Amino acid sequence: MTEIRQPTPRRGTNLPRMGDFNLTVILDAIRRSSGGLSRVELAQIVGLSPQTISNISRRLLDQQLIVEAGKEGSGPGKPRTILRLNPSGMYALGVHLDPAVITTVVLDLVGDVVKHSRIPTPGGCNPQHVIAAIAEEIKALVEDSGVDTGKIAGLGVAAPGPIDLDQGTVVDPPLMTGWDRVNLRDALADATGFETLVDKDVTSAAVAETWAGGPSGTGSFIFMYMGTGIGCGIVLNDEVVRGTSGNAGEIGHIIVDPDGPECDCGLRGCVKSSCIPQVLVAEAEEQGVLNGGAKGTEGPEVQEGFARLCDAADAGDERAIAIIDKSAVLVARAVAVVTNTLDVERVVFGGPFWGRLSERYLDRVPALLAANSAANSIHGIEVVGTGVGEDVGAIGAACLVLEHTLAPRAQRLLLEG
Amino acid sequence: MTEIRQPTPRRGTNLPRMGDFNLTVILDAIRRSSGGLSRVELAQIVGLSPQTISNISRRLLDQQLIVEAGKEGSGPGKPRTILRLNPSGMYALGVHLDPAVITTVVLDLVGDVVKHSRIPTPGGCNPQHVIAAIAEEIKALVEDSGVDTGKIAGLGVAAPGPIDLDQGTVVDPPLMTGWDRVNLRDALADATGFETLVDKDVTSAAVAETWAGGPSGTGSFIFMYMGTGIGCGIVLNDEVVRGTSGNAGEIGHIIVDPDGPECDCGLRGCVKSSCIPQVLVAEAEEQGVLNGGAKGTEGPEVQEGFARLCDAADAGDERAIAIIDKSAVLVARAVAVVTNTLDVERVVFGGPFWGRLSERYLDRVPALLAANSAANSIHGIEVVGTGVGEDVGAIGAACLVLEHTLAPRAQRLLLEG
DNA sequence: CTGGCGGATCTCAGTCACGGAATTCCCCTA
DNA sequence: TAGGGGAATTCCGTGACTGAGATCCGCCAG
Repeated sequence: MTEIRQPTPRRGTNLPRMGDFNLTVILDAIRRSSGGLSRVELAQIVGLSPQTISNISRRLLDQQLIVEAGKEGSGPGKPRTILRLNPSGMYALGVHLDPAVITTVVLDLVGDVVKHSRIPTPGGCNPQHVIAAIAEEIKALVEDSGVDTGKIAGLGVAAPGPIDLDQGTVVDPPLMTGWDRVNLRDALADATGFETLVDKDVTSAAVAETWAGGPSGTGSFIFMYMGTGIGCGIVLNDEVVRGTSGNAGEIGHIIVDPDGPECDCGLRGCVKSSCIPQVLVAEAEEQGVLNGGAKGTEGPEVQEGFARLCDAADAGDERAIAIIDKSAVLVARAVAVVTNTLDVERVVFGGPFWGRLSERYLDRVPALLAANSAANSIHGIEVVGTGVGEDVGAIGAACLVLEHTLAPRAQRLLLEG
Repeated sequence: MTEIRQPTPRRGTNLPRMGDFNLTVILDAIRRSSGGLSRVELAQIVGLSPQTISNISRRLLDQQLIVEAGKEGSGPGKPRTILRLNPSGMYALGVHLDPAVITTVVLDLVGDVVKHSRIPTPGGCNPQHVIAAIAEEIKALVEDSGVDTGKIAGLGVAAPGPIDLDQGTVVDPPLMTGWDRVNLRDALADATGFETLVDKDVTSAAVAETWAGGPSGTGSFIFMYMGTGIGCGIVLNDEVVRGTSGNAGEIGHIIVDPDGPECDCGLRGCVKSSCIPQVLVAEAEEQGVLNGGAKGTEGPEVQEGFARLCDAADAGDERAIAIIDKSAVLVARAVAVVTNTLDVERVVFGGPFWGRLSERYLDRVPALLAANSAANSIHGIEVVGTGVGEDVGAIGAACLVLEHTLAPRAQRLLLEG
């Protein structure tokens, strides 16, 4: 029981902020529509008057964030002018910093990858070297892409947790020795000259889903990130939940198997000790499912072992199938804990290891989840795979910037301190 | 994998809404200050200009929501006029519907209980009878309190989950047979004539904390409600999290004891099968800790047994102490799951069974929580007991109305559909 | 006792975003 | 080619916040 922190008071709002907010609302509506929207449709959707829509559209057109894209007229009357996002109206850079690999992307306004690269994380994990390598990679990528630097809104970085969001630092993540309280934000801002945002990888993935994931990125959902570890990103009512220090989504110690293996926390059957890829691979090795190939449970070997485990399952190996199916049961339990706590409407799966699991998981998880859902009699919970692909981390990092700049967050309305 | 719901689009905002919002912001600032605030202080806190504060203050004074309460001048210059909440400026009614007891309160604007009553829930739990009894009780309470009906903003109802927030219905809660999809909201609105809001008991408790709990009700926290069952209310950045259907906070099936007793969900050691009062009492009976008195694990007997268990612990009975201490360990594990998932800054305990547990829990939980907190190296997590007392449920229900009417929710800014 | 001073609050315009009504624009139909 | 209907724009009005200056109100020095 420590002393209670001085609360940050809620602040008021004023006219200019209202205008900016409405602009982002309209941009958001256009972004979320499949084929663009006309001004009348916008008025109907966002609830503002047609004149206001007209004015804001003009501002958006001036800023080149949207373009008029043809007309659409069926019956009599003046045909509607369709407004669409202008993909090249803004760009964002994203970096996914992973213990093993650094992925970098240039994203355009609609969330499409313009250019991407992947390099192994420089050996030794020395922060200085890694930061220098990232800065260089970004410089090369920007030049390669031919994008006007002036249109790049900033750089987003997705880092493994824990992080300190206020400081922009990475706080001693597992598998990255020497990274205790490294100020990634300031270091990269200095090195690249771009405004930089740092966030946790799972949160970034969730942001990627809201920005580039289509309808599955709306409303309230959790993003289950299947990576070296398992974590989740949380979005409630279209706004990302980051938590006090940016560390929301730590679900590694949810107990999912009372009969499971011991965990470093002293209990048994936690997520991180019973269903992360490394554990599945170890289990498979022990059972002799993986004949041949490199053994080991570090970095790349896990990926390889995991791929062979999935191959075996696809080839019909009962033991391999059992391992994966069991992991689906366990993951579903963890998901149920979170969905029962937050009462969300959807679970989106993704992350580097998701691709190989998707078919079996999508087969099993929905029923398991429904069986354990407290609100099951009121509403079902959708279970879907992300459409964003393997690079969610880096794409999400870039989306952090877009979200920060353009999303209609309530925060945007409030006066600053 | 069901089809994806049509997302509710985010809506714009306009001038009148902005004004109303700022009014609630100012009211909120005054409410949260200990001894009232002057106009200049308000300007500083909420970030609006002094003139705007002046204008809004006038509106608030006209509405009698605030009063000028003396002056405060130390040095030279015109002394500041202190603005305070006017307790009798608005009232709200709250009902806590529990399987065993119905608590009703009249709350004033500052969150003080003006009048309260408690009756046993009419036998048989027949919804019609219960609703009629509540309506009658409310009528009597309002008359008794002598409060001007015109100043009563509405009626809040805290019900055990699950609920359907959109419908205002209670959906088959445990221990209340015959209550499947009973529309409490419409029934009570009809019967009493007051605008009625229905919410889950744990959510109401969390709202009570934000409204009447002082500094521990600010920012991001979870409210651990220790009642017949254990649930939690969630508040993130000063806004209550209700979930898609109002059922957020269902933590009964978080596994906290891999060696615990079997649960109806098929697993072992869930919260609801290992640390709710009923289980503790049963355990105590089994061990012969509770000599004499009524036995049983239904309704009032649990309360009685629980009281005797606590008496025994207070008297130094090692077995009783062990039972309660173990429950603290288990509850702390559940709390850790939620705080790690949401990265909140505070845990507030409360509810009918909290009083007797508080001393031992406050002794043990903070350390246990810190040991299991993922973000422990970045920030600690405060653990406090609520100041709201045993009637949190009913008080929270009334606070639902106040919150709905007066809290600066972002939602208030957005245009309606 | 009185004028000066400093700070709080109010008055009075001024600015700007949204809203309503009327107008213009544009394509389809007859 | 004229008429019609729906989309988008123009023009003006309203209202909320802002800035500058005026006013109010006690303390303090003379």
